[in-house]
Amino acid sequence: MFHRIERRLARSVSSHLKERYGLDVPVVLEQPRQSRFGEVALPVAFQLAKPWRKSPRAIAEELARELPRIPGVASYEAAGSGYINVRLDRGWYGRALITGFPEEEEAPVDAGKIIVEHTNINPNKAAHIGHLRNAVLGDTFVRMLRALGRRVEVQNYIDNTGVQVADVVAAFHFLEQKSPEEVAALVAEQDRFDYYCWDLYARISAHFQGNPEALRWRQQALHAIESGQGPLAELGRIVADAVMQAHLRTMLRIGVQYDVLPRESEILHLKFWATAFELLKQRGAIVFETQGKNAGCWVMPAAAFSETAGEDEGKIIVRSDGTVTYVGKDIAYQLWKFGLLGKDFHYRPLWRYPDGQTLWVTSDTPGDEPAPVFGAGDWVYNVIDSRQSYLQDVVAAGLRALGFEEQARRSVHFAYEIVALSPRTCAELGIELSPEERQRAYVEVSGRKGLGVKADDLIDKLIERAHCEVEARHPDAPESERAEVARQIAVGALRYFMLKYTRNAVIAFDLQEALSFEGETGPYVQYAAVRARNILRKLQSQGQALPDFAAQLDQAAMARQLAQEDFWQLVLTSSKAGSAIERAVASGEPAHVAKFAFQLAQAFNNFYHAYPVLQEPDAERRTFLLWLTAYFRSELARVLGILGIPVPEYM
RNA sequence: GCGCCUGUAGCUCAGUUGGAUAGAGCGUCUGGCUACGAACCAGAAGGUCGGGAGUUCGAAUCUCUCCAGGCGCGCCA
Repeated sequence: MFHRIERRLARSVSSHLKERYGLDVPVVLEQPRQSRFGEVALPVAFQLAKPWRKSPRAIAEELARELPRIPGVASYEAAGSGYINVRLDRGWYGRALITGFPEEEEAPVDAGKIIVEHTNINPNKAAHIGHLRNAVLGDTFVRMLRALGRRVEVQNYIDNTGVQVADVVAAFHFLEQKSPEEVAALVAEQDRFDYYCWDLYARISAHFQGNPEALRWRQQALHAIESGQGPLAELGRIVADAVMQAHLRTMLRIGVQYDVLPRESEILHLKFWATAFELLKQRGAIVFETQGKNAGCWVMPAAAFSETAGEDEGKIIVRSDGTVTYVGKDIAYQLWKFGLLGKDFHYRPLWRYPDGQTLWVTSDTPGDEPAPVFGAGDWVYNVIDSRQSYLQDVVAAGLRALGFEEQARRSVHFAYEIVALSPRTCAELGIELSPEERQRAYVEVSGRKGLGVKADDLIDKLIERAHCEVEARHPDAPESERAEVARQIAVGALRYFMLKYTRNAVIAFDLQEALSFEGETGPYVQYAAVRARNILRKLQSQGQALPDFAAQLDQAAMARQLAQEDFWQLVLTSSKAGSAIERAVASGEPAHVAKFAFQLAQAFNNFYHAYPVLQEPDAERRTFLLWLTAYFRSELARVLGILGIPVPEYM
């Protein structure tokens, strides 16, 4: 609500300056440092002071007198050395929150399709905390976009034919000497096959370290997987499929769903790369090197993606043995995402999510069920950690070199920093550190070393902790209910933890901190929502219905109640959810929504403590407080929904 | 060597496009529950915004420079 009146105000001031003075300056709106200065501050007088050769204060006073009155604004006043402070009409504003804000003809939001690709875990081992950050960031960004009415498609790329899968295949075949049938049996009987692979991957990585000659196993497995023939290829299918499904289950635990899973095997089989290769050659985006260190390779010249790189620092796209690098395949995939490849996958439904949504996976043969149109986006966001920014630059440069300037501009690397482990947590997990590592603030996780915190382990621990708390507080509640509440609290704790940091902060993961439910945490925010609901529930359990707010709270009543500063501040904060979401989308920073949710929860907890709503003797005030509680609750629930955090029945 | 990122309270981090007296959580200390259930609330202490120079009416924010740390720069992904 607040962002609407802000927009209206900005438009009004801007058109006034234009009509009265012929000025076309951007109007900046600020939040005054202190609430007693009003709700919005305009520093525009400072900008005009120099050209007008007048003091900012004098300009502010002049403008404050002149600015046209608009509904909802009570006053403009010059303040300080030249601010114009704007006060809202509290009664009008409160009433508008009940009856709805008079809509104006807004420019329709760009209806383009946005593709967000996230998660993207190699299907050869269990997911770890780093993957959780990726998925939570991506999923929350998607929820934010959808909340603003944007059309979004969520993709999760499955690299099911890559080196990492080949390594685990080689481990099953050569180290463990297991047949595809035996591994398939293992998948069926193992509770957590992805955990088994986690250890196996660490084992074979160590084996490669000590026995470099064993690396030919990897080559053998890779070739078999690419050709699709023989027991190694069969193993590859079994492993990748089983681990991928484990990942999907893990992500579903924390509320993350996808629309489609594009797989590398189809990129290969459907000759996506061959098509992209032709395109790149035709348009001269890559060149064949006949001499120098890259002789025999197809290379993208460095000038395409870097201003400072030297002549011979091009990026190899096709190796001298004719095989394509990962970046090459990524360019083909990116072209498909924009609908520029001239080819499409076939699709088949893989899952039906509990909410009814269908999850599709690519296929190399036409399926029976008609699939939605995938790909062909107008914007593409790739959620990938910031270490890969160089490669993402190369992918965008590939599009540019093909003449797709606009699509290159609309290829966004949604980068974030890694999740590392705090030394304390390493010690708790029994991870031995070298003396150098112990000196550092954090230690990087490593799949190859099997060093890290598995996603499901963390979720299990969070549920266990939450369950203890719930049991202690609600000993009489049915166990099935408590289990559900514990799960929801765990999701809240995890998702909030992953979102409270801005993207380019390295998270030094600390188990104790992540397991904390106090202070700036998900459960704190959930608790505020539960408290609000408890008030309303208590009312009903006393046999009273919720008042008809629209009938009982007119503008005058709102003005009377909102004259109390505490109430006004809580209403105002509650109404700023839209601003927070818009700001978060504009900056690509989901943390802004998380921080807002926390601040809002804090404001309510403060109010909750100071004003016993149900004990309020004055009838109008009691009705108002109930409305305030209901309004806060629905706004917080909406924001939590965008963060993917459920509101438990009780806590 | 080149490129990108980071440096804000004891610790972990916010800080909108440059705006009024730099914020939060944790930790420390002091208070507050037969309750709309304290996963909470109130209060206190704690800051040369890495150093220096510059631009500006105004700088944590922009520019330059120095210092410290992280990451990237594979015919790996």
